[in-house]
Amino acid sequence: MSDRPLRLRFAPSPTGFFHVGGARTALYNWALAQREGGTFVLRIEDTDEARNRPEWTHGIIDALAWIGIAADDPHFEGPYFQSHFADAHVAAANQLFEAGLAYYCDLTAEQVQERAKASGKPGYDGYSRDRNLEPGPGRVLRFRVPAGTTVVTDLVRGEVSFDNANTEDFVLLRGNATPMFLLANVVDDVAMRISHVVRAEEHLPNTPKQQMLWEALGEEPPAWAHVPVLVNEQRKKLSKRRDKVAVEQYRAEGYLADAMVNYLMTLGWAPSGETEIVPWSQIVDEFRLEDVTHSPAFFDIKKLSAFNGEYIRKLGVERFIELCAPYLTADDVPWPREQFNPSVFSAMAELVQTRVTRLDQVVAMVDFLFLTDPPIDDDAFAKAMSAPNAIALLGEVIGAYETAEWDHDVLKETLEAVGAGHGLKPGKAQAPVRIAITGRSVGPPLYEPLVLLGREETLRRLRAALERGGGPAA
RNA sequence: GCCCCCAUCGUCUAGUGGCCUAGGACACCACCCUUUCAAGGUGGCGGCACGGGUUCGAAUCCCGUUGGGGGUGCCA
Repeated sequence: MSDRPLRLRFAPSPTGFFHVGGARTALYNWALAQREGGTFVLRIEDTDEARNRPEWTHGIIDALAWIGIAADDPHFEGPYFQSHFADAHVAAANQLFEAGLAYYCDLTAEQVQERAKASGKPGYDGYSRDRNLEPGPGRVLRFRVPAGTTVVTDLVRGEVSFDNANTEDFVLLRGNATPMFLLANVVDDVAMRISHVVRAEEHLPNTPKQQMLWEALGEEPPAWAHVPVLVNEQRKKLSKRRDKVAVEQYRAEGYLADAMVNYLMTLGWAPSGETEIVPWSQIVDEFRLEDVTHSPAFFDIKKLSAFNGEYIRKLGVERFIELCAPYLTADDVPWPREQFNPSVFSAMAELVQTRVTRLDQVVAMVDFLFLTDPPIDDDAFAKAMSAPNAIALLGEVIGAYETAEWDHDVLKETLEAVGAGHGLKPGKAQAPVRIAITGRSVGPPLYEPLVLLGREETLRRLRAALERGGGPAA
């Protein structure tokens, strides 16, 4: 730790989407920067030219903004691009070479491997340490790892010591003279006066190397903090291949940013008090690296959804309607787009709100209101219609609804009275009507939709169901 | 193989030697409420990996075992 001004950095490499693990790391950095009046530096590590596209950077900035890390916030600095500092990386490498702290080696990667295999010791064996090679094409610059022990002081893990004998003379500059990650990362952190490096645990094994680099460059190393990785159900690090890790995807499915942020923060840490659902302001007040757990955390979509459901329910109904709009007017809605009626949805919104845990679920919740003939779940239909008296009941309901006052309570009482006539409780009585109207056996409450659909449409669907169920044409 | 990290209910966690008969949340189960489904309410199930120490006292400290994870690139 040092007395330097608090400067944290988040340094993702652009890969086309924003990883939830990266989001959590960014949030940890952000919470600290906000409370301590520090600076959050965004640096895009785009040195791997093979995978690097400008639009991916926009994706990262956009995703960060979504979780509340806004580029126009005074605590935010950047983005910087690592590729722009290549000269500085090479200059630092030269400095190390001139000082005798690094040396060139002409062994190819294959040769290094062969030697390792032959000797039985893994890694590079220091073959060119004392050969005094000059720079040249194909020659890599390697760091001369000193003897001794490197002790990394980590804010979440305490002191971790590494025997330098286990650290090979790692590569600083490739054979084509371009800088490697370890070097570039340190040189940039030095240049940007980074005081705290808060990143995922997978970087812990790199840390002794980077700390040696800081020292070789004549700098006091930053405070380190390695937070546990996020894992899947198999307890493996979340991977792009097997797991759903893209923040953008969760966003598209209708997870609320606040819910995502809150949930992410509870992975490896917990706010005080009996509830985990807390506002960001409380998180900022309470979050401390020293309190971060030491073991990996399972990213549980079920729990995320529970958080999301809670956040959705807390929304004012107007806000809920607003947030649902994109899903209801998307290109892939199941109904003919011109049949969508916003005021009908608004009338239903409150009933829908307690029944979804993701915004994209609202579509299936109200589709029957905008579909001329909602698809009917065959099994559910068969089951509802095979109940004793179901057909008779449907016929009677049709008769009653032909003249009944078109009012929620009247509709309810009428249907229940017909049901009672057949010895059916309200729950049973509404089943055939529900399937006739919505095509499903479950859904939002029944009578509000009936009112919205109107007498004519309600009767049309009821008659169609009666016919389909084999009853007399009514 | 080697290096490093880690270990409390199924999961995320609270716990920093006595407030622990181990608390909360998600999930699950039951009941209540109820026009289905939710939501809400009440209750329940369920854990300190194991073995040794240290101590009057250990989930908390130490050692070992076992089990997990991460790293081991001229990737980042």
